[in-house]
Amino acid sequence: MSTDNKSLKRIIDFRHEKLDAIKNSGINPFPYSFDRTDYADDVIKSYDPDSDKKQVSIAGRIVSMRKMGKASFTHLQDESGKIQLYIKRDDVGVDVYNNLFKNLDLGDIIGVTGYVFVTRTEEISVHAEFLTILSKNLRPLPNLKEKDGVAFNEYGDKELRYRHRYLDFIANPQNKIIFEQRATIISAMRSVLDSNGFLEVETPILQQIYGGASARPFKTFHNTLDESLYLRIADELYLKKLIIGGFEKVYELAKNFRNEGMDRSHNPEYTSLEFYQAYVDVYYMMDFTEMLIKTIAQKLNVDTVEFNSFKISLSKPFEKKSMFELLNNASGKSVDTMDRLGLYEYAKELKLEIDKKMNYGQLLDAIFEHLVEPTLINPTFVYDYPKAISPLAKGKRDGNQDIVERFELFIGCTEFANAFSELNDPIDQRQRLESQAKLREIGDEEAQNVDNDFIEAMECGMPPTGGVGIGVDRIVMLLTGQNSIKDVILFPAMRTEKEK
RNA sequence: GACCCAGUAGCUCAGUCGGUAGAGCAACGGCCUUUUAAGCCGGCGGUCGCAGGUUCGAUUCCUGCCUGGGUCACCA
Repeated sequence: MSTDNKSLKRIIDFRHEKLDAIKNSGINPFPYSFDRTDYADDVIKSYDPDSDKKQVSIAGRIVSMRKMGKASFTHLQDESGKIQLYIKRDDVGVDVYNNLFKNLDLGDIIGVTGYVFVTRTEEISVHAEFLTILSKNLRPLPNLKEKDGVAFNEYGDKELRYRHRYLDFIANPQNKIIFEQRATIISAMRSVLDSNGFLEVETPILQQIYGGASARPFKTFHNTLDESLYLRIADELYLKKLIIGGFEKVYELAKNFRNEGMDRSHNPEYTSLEFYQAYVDVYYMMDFTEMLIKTIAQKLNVDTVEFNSFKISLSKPFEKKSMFELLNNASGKSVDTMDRLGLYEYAKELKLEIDKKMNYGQLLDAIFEHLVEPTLINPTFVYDYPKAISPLAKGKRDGNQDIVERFELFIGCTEFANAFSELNDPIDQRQRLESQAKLREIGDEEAQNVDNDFIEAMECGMPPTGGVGIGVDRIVMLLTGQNSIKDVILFPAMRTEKEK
């Protein structure tokens, strides 16, 4: 009963034999460095027919091989791109050609020194004069055959690409661009915040009481403390403690962890940007958020994006609409005058999945999601949210008991940001969290906890504050035109692969 | 969590209206000193995702499960 893959095992065996052959000829197949001075792409771009035979030294992975007995062509791939090598026995030496080159495989990493020339078929190439191995490949790579940048056997299986991301980047180097852009986006976020006087901070990921959002957590255990800890679902409460402590502008690029469903816009660990500023309100933050997103888009030279099959302009002014204005328009009814029972009846009329326990805010939210969200294609700040679903936001300044100062930013029918005029009245805050706790008691697993530490901090005096949370992965999706969060996360969460 | 689709060689795929499978690439041997999806010749490589059921016989039909993708629900 053998579960060996004979074909694969045989290929690997041959590679080991070649590795041994290289070692036996006195060459270290895994040396320590190589004096690389040139990149493939630069060599091609800077080629000058008048200064033929320019000396270059390049290093990279062998991605194609055409052996013709005593001379061969291969393509070398480095970070910048690909370049063809011409390796002639009489020029690299009979020993190197027979003992080293003949034992090289697709996927090996080599270093080459030689001169630039143009082949008969007019491809700028490097004529090798010195060849060395830098690392041996022992496992076959995906099929890398391509012509004019188009793969013939595309390595496109998503499961394989995500599980073996390195193979994805070797076979589909263009996919690296998304992650270069991701880095640019995050760097631009930092740059905007830093230059506006925000301090970047780091707050605990392991927390005794999780809070700051409505979500189910991951639970873990600390042996020495002998207590259960949670992986944070948000960093909000800690950042507010810093505002209380006198840091007036803070931000954190935080990995959050939520024990919920996974789909094309949710990964169990994801990156959020939260920033808080003392003495401003949610409306100030609205303008700041718009500026932040537009600045990032400009940095990427993105003006119009295609997202969720919508074409969206990011340079025009973002719209600002109140939730009720949108609801009344979409429904043709006066949703703003409905009470809880009225909303309940209307939700039933719309055939929404609701249950009798839902409060005013939850019903309003359900109706909003159904009627309005699908219409929010152009960037739109939606403000005036129900208090019942916003336990950390300050009540509206006009005295309306059911509404808080909060906005969410929607682009392409997807939520990108969530912000409040932060609640800074500790008495009100305790009541709000206590009513959340009651929801937990009747089975709402996502309702928030009473965090006495947080309330105690607020009792020491918290300035009026504006706070914003932005889904970084989603921003990357938007700006790079990706429709799956897995395509903007290097190593997305996957179920453990069964033993084969 | 619900529904739909997919899983065949290392990779990309075909195929079998039920009689245990083919191709290209890769890999292996041979020829080839400007090729480029190099070419030519030769020989390999698979318990057809897993487990049951029906059947004389299952990779194919049925059921369950696993993994992934997609849609929906919840959330960011």
